[in-house]
Amino acid sequence: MEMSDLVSPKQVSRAIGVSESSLKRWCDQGLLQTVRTAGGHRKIEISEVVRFVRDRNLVLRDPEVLDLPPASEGAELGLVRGQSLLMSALLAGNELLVRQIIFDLYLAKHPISVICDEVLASAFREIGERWACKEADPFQERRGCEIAVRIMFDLRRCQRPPDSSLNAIGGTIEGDQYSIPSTMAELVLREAGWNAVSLGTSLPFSSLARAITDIRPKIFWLSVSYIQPSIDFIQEFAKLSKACMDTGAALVVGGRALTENLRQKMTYCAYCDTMQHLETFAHTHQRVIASAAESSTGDEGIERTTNHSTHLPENQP
Amino acid sequence: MEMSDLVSPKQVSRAIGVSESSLKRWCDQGLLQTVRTAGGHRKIEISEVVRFVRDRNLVLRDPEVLDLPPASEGAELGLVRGQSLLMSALLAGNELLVRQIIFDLYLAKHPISVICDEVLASAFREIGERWACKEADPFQERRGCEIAVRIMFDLRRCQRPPDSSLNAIGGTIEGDQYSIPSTMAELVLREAGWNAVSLGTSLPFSSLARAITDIRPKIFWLSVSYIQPSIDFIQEFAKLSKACMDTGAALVVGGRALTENLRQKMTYCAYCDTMQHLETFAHTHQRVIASAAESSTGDEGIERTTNHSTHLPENQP
DNA sequence: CAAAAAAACGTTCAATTCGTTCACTTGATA
DNA sequence: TATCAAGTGAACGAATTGAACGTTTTTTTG
Repeated sequence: MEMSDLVSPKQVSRAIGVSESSLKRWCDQGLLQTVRTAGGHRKIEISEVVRFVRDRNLVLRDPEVLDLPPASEGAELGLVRGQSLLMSALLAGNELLVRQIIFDLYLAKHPISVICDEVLASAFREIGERWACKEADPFQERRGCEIAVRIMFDLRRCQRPPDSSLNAIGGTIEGDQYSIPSTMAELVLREAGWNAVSLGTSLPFSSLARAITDIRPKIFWLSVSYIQPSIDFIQEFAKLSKACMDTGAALVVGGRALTENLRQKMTYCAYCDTMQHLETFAHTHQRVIASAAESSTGDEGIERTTNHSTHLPENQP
Repeated sequence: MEMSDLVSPKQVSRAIGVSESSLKRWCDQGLLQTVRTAGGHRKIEISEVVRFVRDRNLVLRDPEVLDLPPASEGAELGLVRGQSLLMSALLAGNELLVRQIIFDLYLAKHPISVICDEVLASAFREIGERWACKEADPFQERRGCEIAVRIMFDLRRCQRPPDSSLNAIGGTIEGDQYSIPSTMAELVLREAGWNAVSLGTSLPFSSLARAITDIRPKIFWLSVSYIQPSIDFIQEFAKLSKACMDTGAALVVGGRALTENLRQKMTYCAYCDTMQHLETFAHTHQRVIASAAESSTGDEGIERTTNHSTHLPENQP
């Protein structure tokens, strides 16, 4: 019945493998956020433990006390086998197993961007292939998406609260219903310290432009997994590009629907079809902004050259 | 359905995740103001519970919201003002405030179905109206949906793990991208003890039928907020109906796209356009199954008459 | 309306946790 | 080498917690 699963310092100390005294000291030093019962007993949220473990490069020796995955198995099997395990778990709709695998990799200090690219996206790509071969049903893929989005929400709440001054927003265009890439982008940007908020899927271009001028983010991302044949993408995109130029937002695009042919006609700040690319861009752009703020001669110029390239890890029903 | 402002210590203890003993002790120490019945039973006012929770920072540790006057107000003034507060929070994209409001209502022991109907759905209906009047932008509505779905996931994990024998699945049809009603249905059914899993949105009829025969749920729900003009809904729906008949699944339908004209041509087990209707159906159907199992003469018959009716609380972009 | 079922009472008791103190290890410095 | 600062783990009595129990009140049911 507990919304936020709370555990005692003793449980955490056993899970991490340190003495209870040390753990209580860390709590009192503020390294771990705690809540107190009316009688003064400390209670620690599991997500806080996860955050702490990851920050401090610790290992969960006995994760079972926290209802977390047995690190012994998962942490070692790494990304490759994690991907195949994950795919079958997603196909079977086994949310618990999916959560275990993902958290396991997350606790093993793998960056979120890598988990997104090489495990989650990879698993969904393979599911898409199976679906093409009639070996998987659409409902399995959809159910898997629901599960994946939930896990990403769980990961999100393990992150430290973002710096509110670095706003980033994004979403998908009209007719593109695939929410996973945009949710991933939100997660990755938050991991990089941005206050990223996904606006959702299937938004009209006019509304996206409106959001840019209203919210005035430093980064705007656009995930394009599908383009409706009926719309003039290039023309509509140009409006977005202009809105970003006017407000000084960095326009980041990605998605498997953006063919090279299409990209040549677009103006943007960066093309990332991998979450790892997005992450590096987020970090560098952060530094760009910081140094621009330093030299207070308001140089609003944003480089418009960056252009990573690889394949896009998505499938579109 | 007790709509009282007073709750018992046991309820409160379960809500905040401590033992009943501790809670009674705190009451006797004066940390929680209580009133007594003639027979000596403690009764605690809802507002007192919310105050206590917020003072102690027990549930929902949110570092930024330590002092949040609007929310503490919101808890007491119940559903009606909760709805208007919620709407502005959703429009502003203030996820923390939304979470506060919803959880205050949840702590106040309002059933999830009521929160869904009279607060969430109601707020979105009003947002839809504002949008029609050009007072709200689509991106605000979408961002609000994202937030709402996240909160519903949070609520979901507060619930006790469901009885795995009572399976229920559901989703939306091809072209219907509105996920909130289906997510609500999942939440409400889980609250009623069902092992409900939403398959997601925009699923082809064939895939829905496949899911029914594969998973063999006891309940199958279908949320219909939008029907593509290009498909023959009645004919396709008949296949779903048959699949449910064959497998003994109770077919529950809802959604504002189901006009009376349409419904007359459909065969289903129950029509619910309100989550409260769905909840009562879930409970009664649970009893039906239990009694059917008792009289082991496998009576697979399912009544096909139930037919609640009101308006459907959804908006479709 | 009375009987049965469910929920809450008050109490007791073992287990857990608190805060504090203290001995020990480690690494840098005089 | 001796010394100091800092972090760790163990131990202690005092306090808190959660579960058990039999009894009483409230609610449900026939």
